Amino acid sequence: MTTSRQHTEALGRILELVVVLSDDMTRSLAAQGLTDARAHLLWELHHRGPSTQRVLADALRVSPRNITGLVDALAATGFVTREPHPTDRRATLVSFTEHGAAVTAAMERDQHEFARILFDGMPDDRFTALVEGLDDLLARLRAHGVSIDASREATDPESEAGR
Amino acid sequence: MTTSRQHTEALGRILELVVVLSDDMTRSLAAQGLTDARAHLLWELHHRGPSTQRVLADALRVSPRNITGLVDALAATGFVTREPHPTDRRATLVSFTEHGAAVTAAMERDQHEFARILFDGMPDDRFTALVEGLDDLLARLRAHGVSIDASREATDPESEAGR
DNA sequence: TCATGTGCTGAACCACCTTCACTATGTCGG
DNA sequence: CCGACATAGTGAAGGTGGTTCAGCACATGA
Repeated sequence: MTTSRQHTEALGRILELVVVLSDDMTRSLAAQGLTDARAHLLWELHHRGPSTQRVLADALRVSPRNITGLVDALAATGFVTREPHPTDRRATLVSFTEHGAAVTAAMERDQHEFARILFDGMPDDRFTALVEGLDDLLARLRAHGVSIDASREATDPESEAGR
Repeated sequence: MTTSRQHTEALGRILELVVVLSDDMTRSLAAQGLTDARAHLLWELHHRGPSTQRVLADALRVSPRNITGLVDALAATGFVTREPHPTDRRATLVSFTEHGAAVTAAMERDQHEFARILFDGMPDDRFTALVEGLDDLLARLRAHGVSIDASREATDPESEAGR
């Protein structure tokens, strides 16, 4: 039986991993002239293709007003362009410039390289055990009502009843 | 031999865990009237006892100027107090109020409860494998020059030479 | 056509972080 | 003891990321 102390130490390791990973990503993003939020937007755009700001707002879980600002900045620095939506004259379509597409492709390459650093050469049994452990953690979080989507409706006090 | 695709998926799991964990923490902090940065400061204070702002700035890896603002906010909402340093008249000591100490103690209880949710009842072999896997990842990151402290000196182009 | 909903933006605001300049104090060598 | 230099904290100004509210332009359905 594992102890509470071991649990807390394991949580500490996860949090350290969180800090190291996000720091490193922020740094490599900054090297390309991007902030976290702007890179995140580019990433969505990469996976969805040209999108309206509304769609991006939902994807990034952020207010539409904020998307305006991010797109302003990305357009000013030449990563994306705004074009009128072909059928809905209210909406604008955000698309990559060539530069934006190139940078995003580089981001994807970096991601694979990063995964390689983390996992390449790791024994199969350890890799499998690690992934199973992570899935277990995610399942436990979900089982306790902790999930990404909870941030939307968790303001409702009723949803705390199940604790 | 594991594939590049599996690596990328595993990285995705870690990132999801990161998002879920930090979202959940931010939410429970907000419930106590705290933001991430302010809670982080309280946490440091909890582990160090009354500290000068300089010490807190180093601990949080943040400019001293920013500490002034955070302490201002925490003092205004009654979590901490500023007192003159007993021997160094340049410095001020930041200490908990009763309220601040109580809230921080609650944070610590929450952390243990959270670790319990994550790990309690997990089979010993899985728990051990997970911790070993996490340690492996941290070791790989450090081996590739990715570390918490790298954020300080990584602005030096020389240090990139080892890639 | 008229009412209502949707997409985006201006204005105003808060949190967090930075750098630069400045004051007040500590410290150390001559 | 004193001048030179270092250190602790803060004011001012500014960038980024986020919010809400109000308003305009357009879409849509009764």
